[in-house]
Amino acid sequence: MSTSGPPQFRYTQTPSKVLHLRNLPWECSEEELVELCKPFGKIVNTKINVGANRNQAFVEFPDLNQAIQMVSYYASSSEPAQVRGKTVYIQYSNRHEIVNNKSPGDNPGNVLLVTMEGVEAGDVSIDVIHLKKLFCLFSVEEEQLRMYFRLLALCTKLLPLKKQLAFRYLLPEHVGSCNLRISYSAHTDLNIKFQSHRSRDYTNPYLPVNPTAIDGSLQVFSAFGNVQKIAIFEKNGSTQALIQYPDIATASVAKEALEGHCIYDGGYCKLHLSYSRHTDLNVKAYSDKSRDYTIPDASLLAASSQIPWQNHQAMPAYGGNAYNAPPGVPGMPHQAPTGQSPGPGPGYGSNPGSYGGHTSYQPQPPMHPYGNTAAGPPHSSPHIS
DNA sequence: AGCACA
Repeated sequence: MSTSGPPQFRYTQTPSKVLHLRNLPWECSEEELVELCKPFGKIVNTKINVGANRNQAFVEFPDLNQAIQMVSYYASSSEPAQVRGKTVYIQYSNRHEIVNNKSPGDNPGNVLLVTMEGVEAGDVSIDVIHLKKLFCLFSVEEEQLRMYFRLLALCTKLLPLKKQLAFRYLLPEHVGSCNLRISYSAHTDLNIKFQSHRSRDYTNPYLPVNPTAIDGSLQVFSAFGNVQKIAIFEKNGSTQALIQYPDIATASVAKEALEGHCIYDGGYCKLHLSYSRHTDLNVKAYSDKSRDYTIPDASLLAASSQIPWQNHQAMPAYGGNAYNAPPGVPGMPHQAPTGQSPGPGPGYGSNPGSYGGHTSYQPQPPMHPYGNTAAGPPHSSPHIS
């Protein structure tokens, strides 16, 4: 890790009547902000809850000199600027006006902005959280489901229990809690480039699949056994993949179980499986298009790019989806698939009581061919399918 | 503790 290069922050800033405040208490109110600044002049505009941690803000004075006064005062003061006892760092903003004081979240729109607290990017995928069904439960129309996610590292504010519980069992065990904060996005139509594990456009079946979908393939096929090698290639305008298992029995189970399935919910990326003539693939150890997991170094490399929850046992990673497999579904073994699991443990699927009493989340009739397991009694499985 | 919704 090099420490050279241009300094990330500039300490010689040109004065601006807009000030940038950081290290604020979480979700510091506008009133608190104004209280701090008003000795130096009237505050004509603010923008609060800025940044990933929502602990930054901008304030705008009508006059440049007032901003200079404030910065100078605290630069030489022995008492730092404080809000709720927390030292606040003040500097000139690199912009000269606050463009939009009104938080977009206040203006209703057809696109929602969902902030998940306490989860890291790798903990959540479009399949795990299963947006479509989850948000349908919140009366969001399918056309409105193209959304953004912002992931926050910190969890500080509790949402209503219902939303929290709705989310909890959809995430890996190591995520202690996850709160959702839902507001309106300023967008009216999201521009989704690829169908991927992080983005989905349900209105456009022709949208290409993310070229890095190889990791998604691994997830799917790992459910049936140790995937040794993968090669993905284009043929006649469609995508084909060779998936190598150690033995025919495993391949056979995977083939039977996955034939006709869609990798993505809603009928996207339908799979058709047949046996390849190959018995041992000769592929590049690690690339966008191919993997050889039998090579130790490459496996490490691959593991680092994999999604942590993919190896969790009985996780909805395989649930609530076209390849939904609640515990006990025949043909869908619930071992940690690749041996890279951080350790087995009971999945959320094994604890229906974890959202006990919450009746809004009854599983809907499944679209998977394994039988009717997911369509059991409402409380027999927390999967949304 | 570091600039505004990918």
